[in-house]
Amino acid sequence: MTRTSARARLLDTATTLFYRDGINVTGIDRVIAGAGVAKASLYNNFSSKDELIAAYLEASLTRFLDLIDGLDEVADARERLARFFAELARSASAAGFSGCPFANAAVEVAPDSAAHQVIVRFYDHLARFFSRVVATTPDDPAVRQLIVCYDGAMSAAKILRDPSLVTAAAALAQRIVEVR
Amino acid sequence: MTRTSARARLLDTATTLFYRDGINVTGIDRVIAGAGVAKASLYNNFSSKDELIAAYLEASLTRFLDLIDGLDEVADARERLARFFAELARSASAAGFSGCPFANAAVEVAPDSAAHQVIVRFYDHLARFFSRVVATTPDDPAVRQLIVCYDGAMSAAKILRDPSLVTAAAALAQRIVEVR
DNA sequence: ATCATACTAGACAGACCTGTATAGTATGAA
DNA sequence: TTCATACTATACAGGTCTGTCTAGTATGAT
Repeated sequence: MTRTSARARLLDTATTLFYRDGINVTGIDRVIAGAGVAKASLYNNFSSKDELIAAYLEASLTRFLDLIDGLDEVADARERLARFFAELARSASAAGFSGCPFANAAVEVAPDSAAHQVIVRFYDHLARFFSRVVATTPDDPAVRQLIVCYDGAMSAAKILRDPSLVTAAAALAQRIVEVR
Repeated sequence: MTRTSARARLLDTATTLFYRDGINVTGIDRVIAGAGVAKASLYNNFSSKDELIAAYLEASLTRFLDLIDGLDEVADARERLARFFAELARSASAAGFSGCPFANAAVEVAPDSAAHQVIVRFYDHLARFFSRVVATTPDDPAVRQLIVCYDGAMSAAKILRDPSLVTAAAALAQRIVEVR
């Protein structure tokens, strides 16, 4: 009798370790030890480490989509953007913040891997969210600038361990939607 | 008689491979093979791989400082910023572009490593450069926003393989210095 | 009661990793 | 000529990596 499925615990541990320590320095053995699971259980649920990485990113993408789905309820565009960046600022201030899991993973995985396709899909959703906010097409310069704000905020806040970079980016993002 | 010193060739190869493929997936053996150098020569010049990584970042930092030293000659602030981002756009369009070497390395190296200290120093220089541009202190919100522009531009342009993100960021950066 | 399913435990192969050690070569200065 | 310096070449130790394999256990449905 397992409290939760081996697969769920593996994904949970992989999420913690891949995000916190990095993907390449986190060995399979540490994941299965953290999950309290046998190695065979990992390879019964995932065909390879690459697939586990892709599943980790897929789960992260699902959580992100849940966030923006909730935000799309908000009618006012500026308010929607403000709440989005407020959520980023909140997570950047939380213990264990380590930047954007997709941007981080992009440094570590091969450009042609399954994982990288999930990363690209994330940016596609991000662009579409921003394009709804500014009510234009995803290839509008304003959307690109908002992506720059997101990415820069997460990256810089992580490296310099300074959540105020997110609030600075939030103010910048507001300026993009205001002056249009 | 060596054409160039073993140390120089090692640093050169490490720069190419660490930047292009990533730090953790690039083994020592591939570096010495690329440099055409014996393993002992590596460990005569660098005490460990960590030190080679730090030296790689140090060399990258030196090149960056050369760039902004040249830009500081330019009197007009907007022109200086424009040239800075033009240079980023140029490199983002060049073959082999892979984002900011410091931001990339920050994902792969330990937060307490010698390499990470070089990364922090890079951001310090970046902040000081921007603070000279906008003629304020490095902790001014405008400086933070410019850092966000830099980081976001490099990260997003790399992941999405789209140099136009840099030009979008450049326009955004110009807006920061204009409206003050 | 039988039997598929999902799991645990752990040995193992084969590759790759960093770093050390040994032995020999070329150069250039004193 | 002697000798330090810098280098090449390569074997090796000890570890870690991913992934496979064998063997055994618990559960729950039929």
